[in-house]
Amino acid sequence: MPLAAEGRLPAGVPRVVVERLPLYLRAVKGLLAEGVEVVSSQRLGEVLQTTPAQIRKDLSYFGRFGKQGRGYNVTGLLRVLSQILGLDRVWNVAVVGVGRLGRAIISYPGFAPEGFRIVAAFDADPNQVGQRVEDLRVQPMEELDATLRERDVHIAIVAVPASQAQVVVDRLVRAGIRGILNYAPTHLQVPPGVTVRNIDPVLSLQAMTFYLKQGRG
Amino acid sequence: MPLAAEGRLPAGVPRVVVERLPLYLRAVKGLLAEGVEVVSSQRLGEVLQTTPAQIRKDLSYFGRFGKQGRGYNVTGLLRVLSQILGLDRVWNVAVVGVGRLGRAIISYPGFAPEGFRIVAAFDADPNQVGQRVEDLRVQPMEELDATLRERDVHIAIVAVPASQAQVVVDRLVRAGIRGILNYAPTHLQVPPGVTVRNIDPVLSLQAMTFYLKQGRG
DNA sequence: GCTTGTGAAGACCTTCACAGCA
DNA sequence: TGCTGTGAAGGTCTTCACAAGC
Repeated sequence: MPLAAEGRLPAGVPRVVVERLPLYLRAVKGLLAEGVEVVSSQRLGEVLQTTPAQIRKDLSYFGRFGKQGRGYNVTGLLRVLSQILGLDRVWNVAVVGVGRLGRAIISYPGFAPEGFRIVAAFDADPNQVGQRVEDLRVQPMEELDATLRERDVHIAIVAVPASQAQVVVDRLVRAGIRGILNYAPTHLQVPPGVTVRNIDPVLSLQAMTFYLKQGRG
Repeated sequence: MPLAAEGRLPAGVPRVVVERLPLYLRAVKGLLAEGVEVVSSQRLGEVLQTTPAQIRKDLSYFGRFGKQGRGYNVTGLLRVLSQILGLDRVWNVAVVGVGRLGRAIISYPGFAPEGFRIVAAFDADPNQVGQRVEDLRVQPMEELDATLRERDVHIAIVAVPASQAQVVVDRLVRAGIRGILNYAPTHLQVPPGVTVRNIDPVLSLQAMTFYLKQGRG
């Protein structure tokens, strides 16, 4: 299996393809855990409920990782996908807002095994500052810039009320944050070069009810 | 403003359009709160950072809600969007899994104001059963079918470990659930007619790092 | 035999640009 | 004049189908 195109930035990769790569990675990890050593696009497609052609096409944007007549080496594919996604390293993450939601995020055990390490927590509320959440001390917003620099943080998780989200994000962007996972139910504006992803269960439910409504009368 | 096509099921509505309608609804609610009475697709596009043409096209799948030369009546658009999405009613929701995540979901104050009412909580763990979370009693899985029927529940939120998610979902589907909001980091299989939406912050972060990685070396 | 990688075809979605109307 | 609603054009993404290779 050839190496993934090192350092190359494949400009023409469709957004949707990038969205699917983490799903492929998760599936491949699962297969590896089952002891599977080689997987065809056919089989991967069954696991992921998608078409073999789509998987092959998606992977072909980055290189040629399979062997005709056999399929893909699971370990190799795992390594390649990690590398493409930039997951062959640890990413330090800061959480802003340590209310109920922020605390649940900090306590969520799913981040660390995937290489996302929460290394700082901030809150504007003086009553929260100084408290401990897991093994983090809640810091005041004044310490944001210095701490993000010191701890090499490039990703922030925003868990503040919607009304405060934009000012917090402006602050994070000025501090050099380049990726934001936004839990506040509001649309954020960021300059080019900063990536935002939103997590909003209400929006998900609202799109769902459209289809539920069709079902009956 | 004409009424939204009542009862009609617009078969040819693109998925992406349905995904955007909740965003439009949220923006329109915001405008209403600001006292805005009429809004053009131009202005809505600025608020949402999208094009006026896209908004007009999206809405045109469902009817003609605007007035030439003026724009859209905010109150009317709010009502129409609610109706299209099936949000002109209350939806009862059950939560399965009352670990840290499930409890955070039950305590999240964002659902009720949007018409999603959590009316039941279940857990397979006997130690959890009988406990109170907010004003709900945690029930054993044995009571699932009867309770969902009694309380007219059609949507479930799944907050169990990945390893148990599929069996829980099979159970929910058999009990007649038609919409599932899945927080477990795993791909779920459901029969046609059942809608699944996934909330997985790790997948979001993993797609994000692809772009962050491009930024520097 | 089986499976990849990929141009070409087709489906889907977005944007354009303007007729029609307030 | 200003803005909607919409066919048509343009762009993006998915699927097809097959040559190439194990």
